[in-house]
Amino acid sequence: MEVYLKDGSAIQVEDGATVYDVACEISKGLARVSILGEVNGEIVDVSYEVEPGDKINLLKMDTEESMDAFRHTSAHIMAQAIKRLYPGTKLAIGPTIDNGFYYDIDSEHTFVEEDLEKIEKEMKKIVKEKLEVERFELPRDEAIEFVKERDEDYKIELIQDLPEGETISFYKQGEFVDLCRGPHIPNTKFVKAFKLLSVAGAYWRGDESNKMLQRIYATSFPKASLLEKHLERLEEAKKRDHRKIGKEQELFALMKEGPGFPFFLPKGTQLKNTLMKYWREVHEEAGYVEIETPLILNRKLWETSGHWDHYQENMYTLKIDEEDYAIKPMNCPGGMMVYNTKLRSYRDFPIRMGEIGRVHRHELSGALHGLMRVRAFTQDDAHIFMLPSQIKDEIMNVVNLVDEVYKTFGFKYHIELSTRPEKSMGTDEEWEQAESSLIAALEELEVEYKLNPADGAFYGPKIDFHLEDCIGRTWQCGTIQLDMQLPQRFDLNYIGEDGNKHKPVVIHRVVYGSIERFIGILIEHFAGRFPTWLAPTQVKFIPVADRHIGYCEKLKSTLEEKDLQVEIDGRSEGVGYKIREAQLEQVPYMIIVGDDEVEGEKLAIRSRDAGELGKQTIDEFIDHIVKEIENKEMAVQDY
RNA sequence: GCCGAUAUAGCUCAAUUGGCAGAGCAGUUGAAUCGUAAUCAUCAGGUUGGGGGUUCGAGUCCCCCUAUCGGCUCCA
Repeated sequence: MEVYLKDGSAIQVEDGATVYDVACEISKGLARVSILGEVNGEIVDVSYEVEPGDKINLLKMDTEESMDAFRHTSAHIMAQAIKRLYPGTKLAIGPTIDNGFYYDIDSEHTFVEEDLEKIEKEMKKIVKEKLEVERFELPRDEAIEFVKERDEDYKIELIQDLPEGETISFYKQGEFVDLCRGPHIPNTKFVKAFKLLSVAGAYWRGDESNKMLQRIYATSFPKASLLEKHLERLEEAKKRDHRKIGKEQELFALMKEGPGFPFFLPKGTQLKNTLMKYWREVHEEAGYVEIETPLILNRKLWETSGHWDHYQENMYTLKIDEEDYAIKPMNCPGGMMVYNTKLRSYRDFPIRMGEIGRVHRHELSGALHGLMRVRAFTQDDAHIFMLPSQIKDEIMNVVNLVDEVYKTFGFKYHIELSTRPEKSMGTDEEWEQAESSLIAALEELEVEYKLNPADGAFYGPKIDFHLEDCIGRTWQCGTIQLDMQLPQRFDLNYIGEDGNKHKPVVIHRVVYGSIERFIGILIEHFAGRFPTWLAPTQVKFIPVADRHIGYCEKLKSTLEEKDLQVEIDGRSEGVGYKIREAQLEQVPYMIIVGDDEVEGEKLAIRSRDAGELGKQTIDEFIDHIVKEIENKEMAVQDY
């Protein structure tokens, strides 16, 4: 029969030939490295039997699809090793994830770190055995019978959930068989480098009412050098951990007296203030006004907003004069109250009302994580009140504002759109209208976005901004939420052109999201090496001997007049020692002051990033650093 | 909240089978007053996260609590 290759050329193969046979027709070498096939656009095993007229492409290890199949086979090898070592173990699911894979298992044995090495050893054996990975299919009844015989309770459930007509496929390697859609790579021998990383608990099917299984995380690569590189990246991420750097640089502290309630130390507070100052500048420029609303408000308000019914388990409540109050978990209701303090006209719109507001939410103790997940955080909130005809423009304004801010920090990002969740308020019609106006704005802006069905807030659909830091991890920060509930609940009105009352449209949005989380992300993004405009200490004076301290103090005041953050290291230590400490602290500029400087006109400047910069006058230095700060320059290189 | 692990000086970490709680850094005091990534000496620093138990004796073994770490769930 005749089949076609990706370049369109035809090739003759025997009836019943597989993808592998096709590869052999071309060359033995190609057959050896082809681990998957693509037949008429569908990814298949190399053992897949081709049919006349099929269009065939051969995939080597270098494609995304190959890596996925490779990791999937790796997961099977791990499961096989576990079954060999701990025979009673039941398998749940074993998918691939970014940079690796995991397998959820149910076992009498509680797995600990030391077991991972044992499993790795067994996996090495399986790889050495060069087991062929074979696919077979069974009719539904037989498939269920098949897994029942093997006591794989979770697999029974999985098969039962597959749609009636679906073919049920299994993959077999040596004595090991697993229910699996595939595709897989043809032999265990390809899995050259792998590492089991951690054990964790995970609910069966992610539902907390189900049994908790044990999950083993791992990663694998076709080459040892790639695994090495990946492990180095993990190390690098560990080095950047904001909790570690936050402690070293004295930015913030977490104490057991306030789990999830971070303390900001002087330097962290300085950083936070710089971020807020920048925020206020951009928002003033963009036509926002700023308000401040109370932390504690009466239950009646939360009933009006819907939080009392929908969010109570996350709110801290208290009694004041026998009445129920709650600490705000969100700023919106306060903002609505401010809107309602007077009668509004359509001529006032859009009203862009910002609030840097501290909110408190009771998060599960196990969810807390440094500054990334806390129980008290500061949202850089704003509500925009407007006419329906202004929605598109306003959303575009916000998207552009977010873009400007993120670019200032050197972040890449992507956008996601989330639609109506199951637990929500409002009518189908309102949701339809809200969702379509967000989509319209995004399309008008011609930005790409990913759709997250049913992941919106209970009061409206949202656009989320996901930051990508310099080592490729993503964090959700900014959001824009269209809110068609609050105007009704709070009975917001404006007088329209026609002299009648109407309901305004409200956008609820944040740029940083949580300033605390944003700081955590910044710390890891810059690895503590903040650009000068963000650095809590921007200049450090290093007197050579005690007699130079007085001159340093004079210079310090000069710099402070320019709003620079300056310190003097006046300890009786060597210059080398003080420079070392300032470098480790990541202070952008050091000024060494000895007899030469006191007597001469010029100063000896050292840059954290570029080393010694040579001599310059104080005015030259001020000029340079002030410009650098004003321009919010990212990295200090030359000068 | 759930599964698992961990908790020793301000920080990073030692302490054999249960047998005198220790080091480096930071800090104090003193000497030295030094020119671009660690000067020398000195002193001090602890109810071993908290509570209970076993034991002649507990940092070490057992139980409870708290916090933290890796995840799940949730989320900015």
